[in-house]
Amino acid sequence: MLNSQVMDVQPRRRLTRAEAKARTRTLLLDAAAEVFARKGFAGASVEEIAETAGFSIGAFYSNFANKDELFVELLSTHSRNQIAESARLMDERAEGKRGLGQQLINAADEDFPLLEAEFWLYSVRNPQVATALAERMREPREALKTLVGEALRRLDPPVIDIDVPVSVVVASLFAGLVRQRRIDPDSVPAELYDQALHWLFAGIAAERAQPQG
Amino acid sequence: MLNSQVMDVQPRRRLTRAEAKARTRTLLLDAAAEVFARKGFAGASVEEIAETAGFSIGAFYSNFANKDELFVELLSTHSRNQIAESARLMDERAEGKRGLGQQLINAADEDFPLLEAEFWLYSVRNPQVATALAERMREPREALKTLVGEALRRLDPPVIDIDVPVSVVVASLFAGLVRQRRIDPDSVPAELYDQALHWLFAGIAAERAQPQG
DNA sequence: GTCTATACGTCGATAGAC
DNA sequence: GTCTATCGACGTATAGAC
Repeated sequence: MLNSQVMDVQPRRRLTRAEAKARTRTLLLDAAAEVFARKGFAGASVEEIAETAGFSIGAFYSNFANKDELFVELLSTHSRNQIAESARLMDERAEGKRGLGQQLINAADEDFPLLEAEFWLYSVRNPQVATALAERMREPREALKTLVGEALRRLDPPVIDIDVPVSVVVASLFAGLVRQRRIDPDSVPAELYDQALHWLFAGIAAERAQPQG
Repeated sequence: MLNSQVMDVQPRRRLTRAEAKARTRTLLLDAAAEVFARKGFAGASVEEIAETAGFSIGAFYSNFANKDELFVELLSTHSRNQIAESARLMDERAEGKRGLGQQLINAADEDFPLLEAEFWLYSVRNPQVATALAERMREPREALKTLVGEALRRLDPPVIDIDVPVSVVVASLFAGLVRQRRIDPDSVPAELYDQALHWLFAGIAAERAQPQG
């Protein structure tokens, strides 16, 4: 699921050695994402990951040094996909608030939030991983910042010199709502995210139009 | 830490059998909260929990059926503390937006966010636990809803008939910002939460003052 | 009620065959 | 490159002494 977009898992011609190994890696990463989401990092065994991918333990260890290395690789792939998602959003619509509600609904139904929680915990518990992750998250964060910046410039009156990280608020709100919806869908209606963003931007615009203490 | 407020761990007179056992339970729960935060649910061993509390494995199993039971109890205690926190906030100040920034900073430095992430994952993976947790979270959620309702009524013009769960937005934003600050403190300035709430409420007020499509 | 000792299973990782 | 077999470490849970 997570990695199959990088490489076709069912190519038509015979595979070279390198291609076959890369395919095994990809399948192991996909399987790991699923098992980690279901069992958690510590709860997932190398054996289950390997068997889910259709391989043996030996195949696993010929592709990864250990479970940690695979997890970090999964983590970076995850970040890369976040970049792609942000970029896609920016390309399709630069309006900043349209169709985001649906994205929330979709996100809450996937394994992603589980993996993200797992990644977050792993990062907090392994500071050296946290710095590496922060490094990789810089690009998607900048992309979101640009997107939010454009939305602010489109306000009436335009806001161009704001020094508060509104994009961080947006990202945090999204992540928080996704988690809440996962455990209690009824408490997070489909339009809630859109509505909250609308208010947030309206509040910023109102403050600029008529500054108050 | 988490449970010691319920019972004095160093009473002055001699303990009865029941009191001694209850004290052991409490100490085991405190230790478990710490170890779960550090190692995660699956990663925490019963042995480490028991030893952190100053007891043996046998003492653990004479107080809890297994690790799961202790975890669920910890979960409910956690929810109860959330209620207390919400209530305290409501009593001290009904302003809805004052001093909340500091609460964010404090929360990000504690073990709480780690435990919450662990609890969330556990709930998502164990649906029967999720429903029980949702039940226990109803009271603090209602408390927050009341608090936010009062803040809305204090707006100009007052908002009294809103059918959007603003309190869910507030809670989700808080949780999201706490997590973000934990892995990258610089990205979440101390005033960000207060500022975001200010904008959110200003946006709601602006919409009511001058409805727009 | 709590401790020590231990049975039993599972997991991570390795070695050697193919 | 991948598989099977296996080792050593560790974890849960129990049994019986005190």
